[in-house]
Amino acid sequence: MEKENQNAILRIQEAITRNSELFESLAQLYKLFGDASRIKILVALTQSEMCVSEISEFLSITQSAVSHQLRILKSSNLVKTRRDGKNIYYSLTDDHVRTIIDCGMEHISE
Amino acid sequence: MEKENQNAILRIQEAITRNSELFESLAQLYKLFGDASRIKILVALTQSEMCVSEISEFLSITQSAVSHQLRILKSSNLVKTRRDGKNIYYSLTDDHVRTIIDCGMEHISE
DNA sequence: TGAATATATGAACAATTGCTCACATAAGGA
DNA sequence: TCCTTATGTGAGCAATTGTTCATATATTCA
Repeated sequence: MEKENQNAILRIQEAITRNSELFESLAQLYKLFGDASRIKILVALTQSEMCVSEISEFLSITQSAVSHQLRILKSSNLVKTRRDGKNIYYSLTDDHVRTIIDCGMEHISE
Repeated sequence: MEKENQNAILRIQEAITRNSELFESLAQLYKLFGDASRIKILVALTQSEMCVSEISEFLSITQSAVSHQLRILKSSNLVKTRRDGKNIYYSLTDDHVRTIIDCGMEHISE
């Protein structure tokens, strides 16, 4: 009985060690959602595409800071861009972002 | 038409500004999942309760580091504890953690 | 072409983070 | 009671992060 529990623990430990890299990327993904500015950007983009200046209007950070954050989100493939004249419009690459945010919201609202 | 889009953007900006604190806590929640050690701990606990020494066995960090991380997870109410003799067993407080992790995994596996 | 507007980028910096080390606390068994 | 084992805690430190500032690039328009 006690022995079986030990074996179960061993299997779990082994599985996690074996898939270490997978969990590293999972952490890397969640890190993207772990900043207030970035999550507000992502939430905004679940509603509509937006250009940089529109985003920096409601975040209390500079346009430069917004650009930096957008670069991070883009290089992680969470957002994509479309140029229209002088403006560059950002939007979500797929619906996963929306799902992940909803999932967290569920937890927040106990 | 263009005017309508502008109004939509305004409404989104306003909604995000108004709920700023909510998104701060959402970011705070995701920050907990944004570290490889912590997420491995959480994944392990989705499978079985575990004591500190069992956890530090498969993470390549000291027992002290594990304790520090567990304290963070506990003070955020993601995990709870149960003492059995010298050991303290950690487990998930509810199923939200599991759901959130699954949600991220879905994204990882494209 | 030159000015104006929108966005990107690099350097620098303060704040935060995750770890280790040393030590404290708590429980069990001789 | 003393020793051993399991866990918690605080200080200190290197690495990472998010921001600002200054400046570069790109596009439009006169």
